[in-house]
Amino acid sequence: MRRSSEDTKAAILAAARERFAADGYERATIRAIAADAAIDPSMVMRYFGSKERLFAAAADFDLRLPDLTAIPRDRLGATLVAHFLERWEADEALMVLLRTSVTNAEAAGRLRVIFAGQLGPTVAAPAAGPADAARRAGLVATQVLGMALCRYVLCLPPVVEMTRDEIVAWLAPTVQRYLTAPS
Amino acid sequence: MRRSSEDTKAAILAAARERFAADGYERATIRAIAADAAIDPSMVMRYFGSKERLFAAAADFDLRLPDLTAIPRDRLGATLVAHFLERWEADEALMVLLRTSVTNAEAAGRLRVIFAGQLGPTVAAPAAGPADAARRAGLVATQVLGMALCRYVLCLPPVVEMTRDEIVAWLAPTVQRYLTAPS
DNA sequence: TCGTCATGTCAACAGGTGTTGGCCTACACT
DNA sequence: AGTGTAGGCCAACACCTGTTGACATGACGA
Repeated sequence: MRRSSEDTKAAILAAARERFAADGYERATIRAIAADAAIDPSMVMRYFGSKERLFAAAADFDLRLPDLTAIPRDRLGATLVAHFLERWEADEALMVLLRTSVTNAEAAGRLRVIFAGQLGPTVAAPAAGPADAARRAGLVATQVLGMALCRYVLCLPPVVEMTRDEIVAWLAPTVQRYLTAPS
Repeated sequence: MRRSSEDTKAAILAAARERFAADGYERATIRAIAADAAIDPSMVMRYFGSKERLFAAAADFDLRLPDLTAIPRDRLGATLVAHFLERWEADEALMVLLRTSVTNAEAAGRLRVIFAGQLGPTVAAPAAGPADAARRAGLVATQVLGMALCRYVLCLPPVVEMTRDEIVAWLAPTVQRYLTAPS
């Protein structure tokens, strides 16, 4: 065979991640993705069924949050911020989700599930109850997603120019307070 | 005449703001906007020239930041957060900009200009110099835009359920620190 | 050696998009 | 009453989209 089925599928998926991350759901066309993967558009349909299912496959990922119970309580903020920055720059799946979830309802739902389902329980330990934990997770999301938005999507110059350490230094106290301050 | 030229123009602009805010740039079609304004699509072209220029007209607005020099220094954070919440819920122009700037480069540039050009100088007073002011404005933008993203676009439930006062109470210290903490 | 099947291409469909130009029609003015 | 014109509609253009089905072609097992 010219290429293994799995290889092509992986190539399509990689191209899809790049296009979705760069252009968002609507402007990332199946034709462009197929061209990037050096394959016919119809193969994308054969392997993934539809554009929506291709997107679902491309946006499938995990926050891989560290076990926060092993972290000293006063280091929670810095640990979380550093982890998010690293995770964000490591692969493009988060970028895909953020870019698309602004115009695509399904992607927004997925982001909701991720931040409620993965961040919520992780921060539950310091919180006073389920509702309090959810609210604290939400507050952390506003700061962390806002940073990602400004740094990676909008590219606000002063935010782009900050080093990773500077960002951690500025944001860690914020996140720390959202997690541990008495409500 | 059936309608004054200015009236139709205003109707188109209102419909465009609504559609751009709800669907983003790509999915908001001229045909749909024209239908909302009860007019033929070709009239949109006649009045605004092109979809891009219609968008530019719809996204033209002002942050209307208050004069921060008149505010006591320790109230800066609370004042700014409250003002942004109010501004965000008052009209749809900010929503238009946020939704579109994620996939539309021109809109992102406009957001950059607004937050650098309007927020930057306003916070310049407490800062130590132009570069420092820009960085502080950027940090404020991450928190404020992140809140708008989570509350109005992604609709994260815990963030949506918070009252305006609760949001001010949680975010004000963050913004206050970004503005006035020694770097 | 031959047939089978996975891998891949080509061409086309049906629908939607921004955009254009020609035509109509109701009003205001002479 | 006649006419000019501003306001509006219609039909079409050229292009792009996701999606489909018919056809090719390579590699492998019998």
